[in-house]
Amino acid sequence: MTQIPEPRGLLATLNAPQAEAVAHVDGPIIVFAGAGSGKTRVITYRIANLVLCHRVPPFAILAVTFTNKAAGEMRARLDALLGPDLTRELWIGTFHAVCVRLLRRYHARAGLGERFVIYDEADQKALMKRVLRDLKLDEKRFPPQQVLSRIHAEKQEGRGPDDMSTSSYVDEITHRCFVEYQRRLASANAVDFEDLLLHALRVAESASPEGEHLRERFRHVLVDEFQDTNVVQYRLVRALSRNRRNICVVGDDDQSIYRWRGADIRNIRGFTSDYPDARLIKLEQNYRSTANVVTAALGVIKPSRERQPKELWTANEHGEPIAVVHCANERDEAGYVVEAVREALARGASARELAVFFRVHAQSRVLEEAMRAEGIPYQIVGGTRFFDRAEVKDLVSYLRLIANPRSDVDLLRIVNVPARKLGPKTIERLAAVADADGASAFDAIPVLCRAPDTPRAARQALLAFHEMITAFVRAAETAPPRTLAEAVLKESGYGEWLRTQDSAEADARLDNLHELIGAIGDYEEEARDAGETPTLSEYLARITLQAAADTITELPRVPMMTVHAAKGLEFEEVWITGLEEQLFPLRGQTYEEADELEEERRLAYVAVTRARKRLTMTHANTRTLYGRLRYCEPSRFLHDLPPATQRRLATRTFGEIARGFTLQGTRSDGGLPGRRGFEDDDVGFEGARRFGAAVGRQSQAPAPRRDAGERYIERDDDVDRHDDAVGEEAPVVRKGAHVRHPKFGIGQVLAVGGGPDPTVTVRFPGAGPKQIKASFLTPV
DNA sequence: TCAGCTTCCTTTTTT
DNA sequence: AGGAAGCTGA
Repeated sequence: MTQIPEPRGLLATLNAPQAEAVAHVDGPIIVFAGAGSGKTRVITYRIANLVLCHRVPPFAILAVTFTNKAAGEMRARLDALLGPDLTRELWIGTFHAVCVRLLRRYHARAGLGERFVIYDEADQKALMKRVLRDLKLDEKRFPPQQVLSRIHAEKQEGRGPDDMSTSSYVDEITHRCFVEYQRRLASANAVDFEDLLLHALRVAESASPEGEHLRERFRHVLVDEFQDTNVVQYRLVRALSRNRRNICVVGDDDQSIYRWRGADIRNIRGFTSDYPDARLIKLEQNYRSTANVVTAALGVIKPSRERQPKELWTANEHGEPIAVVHCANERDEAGYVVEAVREALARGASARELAVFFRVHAQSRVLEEAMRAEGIPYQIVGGTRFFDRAEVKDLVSYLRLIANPRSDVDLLRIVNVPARKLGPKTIERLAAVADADGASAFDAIPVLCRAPDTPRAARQALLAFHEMITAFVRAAETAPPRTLAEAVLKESGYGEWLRTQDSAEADARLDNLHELIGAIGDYEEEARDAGETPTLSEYLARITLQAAADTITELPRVPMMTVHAAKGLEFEEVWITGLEEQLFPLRGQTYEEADELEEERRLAYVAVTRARKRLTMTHANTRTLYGRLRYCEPSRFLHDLPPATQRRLATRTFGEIARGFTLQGTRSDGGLPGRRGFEDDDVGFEGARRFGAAVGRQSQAPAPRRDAGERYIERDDDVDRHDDAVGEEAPVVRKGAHVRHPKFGIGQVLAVGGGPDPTVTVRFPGAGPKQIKASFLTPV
């Protein structure tokens, strides 16, 4: 009943090199896939071809993607080609997700318990802090983060504690921390991100039956975004494909942007020396973007020193010129972008087809404020993740401890949250007892309670905690994750603790926890749909391994993200902000940093090539970042844009500032357009007029924003909620809430008195703390 | 024991 | 600028 596409038809829709890559079956193959050249299509068709025409069983195919989102999309496409029954059997996932899956199965060979947990960055840091403390090392001299970075760098290269140099004093210290860090991970039945890969690699390379089984199992291994693999990842796929040598890697060295994370561009550049017989295919036709965008991207990447020779081209029409917009400062820039976004929405674009990029997260706040002020729904992709919030981490810690009671980092995090009358002394002693016994902190609880010098109060609190967790562990054997999470929130006292705080912050936290519980429920459903049994461990692994791009929702909100997070994505219209020296490129100004400049350039290339139809790049004259005002030079990458592809504009605000000084200078010499690169010129003033409406509040064209906007803009529902709140009895004024006062403006509630119209202490940014009757305040 | 204050520090990008 | 960690006073 399923209609299997006829293989020839599969190939007919592809261009020659694409078809060649799809049709190739045996032996190594490397595909250089230029931006927008249809590589996802090639990979999916290739898999379909292997399954349908060459009878490769789907469970013998492994495809590694860069994000979970990419994996999901690939799966969805294959679903259409192969049908769900075959697709379900395929191994598709990120390196980390695939390794989790392997290790759940072969945990014993890797020396792990089945329900090992994954420590994220914060957990790793907490662990390292304990290591430093116990080794009596000064945190000031050896910052945990730095020690960790060094250790990660070693691990990314596949080196363990014994492989690293110990010649210098710092090396020697690092080595000791490394040993102890690994020892504690092992005893906690925990792994960090690198361990996930390293453990899997060890199994895959081993002469054990499991290793041999793995190497036999995967008849075809495919790797997407190969330019961003590190040494260990490359070794892993080589090991897994060792027996049959059917390894297919797809990537673009121009888009390698994760060198700082251990990605080794030599993997892609050196693939053909490892596999001299590899078929080499180049996908050079771009289908994604307008000719102007492609030309601009080529202009940006051209000065790059080392590149694999290739020619990206497109048959698409020129499209709109790239708008290069000169802004006065970061707020002006944000105002411009937001107004342009509004226009795009008014034109009928859907929010999800637009995107705003920045180089560093610190840029996002101003943009967010501008979006919020104009009521445009947006979504920050990545950044401070939902799962990084304290309350979410707390509940997750409970769950992880239940899944794996040996996880000391989790126990120490929540043993006294909410407060159970355990002082730092008791907790410290608990850790010490655990250490002395070589046991986990959880198992040390009964031991400590038996010690005669343990105060009765501490003893009772600890035992109650121990009993509670034990009960949860037992419940976890039968209860599905969501039910368990609800029970934990209720019975641990955490929910009650937040409720009794009765502040706006606590309410927000409680909301977050309910959101988490909802997400767990979603996971359960999803797992069941995929024919799997949802487990707590699986959910916990999943959230820890979530990539920024994985958090993009279906909701109609304009995505805003770093350029790194934008990798692999594409949008109809894109705004890249902060094109200034020292910001984008952020680094690489000096001779020693030449490599970093190269990476910044590739990053700019990635950013530009995300756009399908329209692209705007903005830069500001001055920018306040990290609390410091800077005067900014336009980015060198703007100079690399071919003049014919761009149109230079300036915001009205910038025009006004420029009139003050640039006018006499540049304008008086006849207004020669573009006379000296970026001396801002009459082009700017042309733009100032043209875009006047886009920026000036008192602009002569009061655009019909309401009508235009409303159709597209999701109404923030708290508008209504507040109307209700004001209309009835006492306004809801609570600690932490933001309120508006007719005279002082918006402030935050510090304290609330009693009575029907309580006196409220409010801190206003301009005016400091004030005592005000609640009736004068409206919620914001 | 806790809240509120200070100080310090951080900031590239993230699985 | 803003957050986190640490400190102090109630």
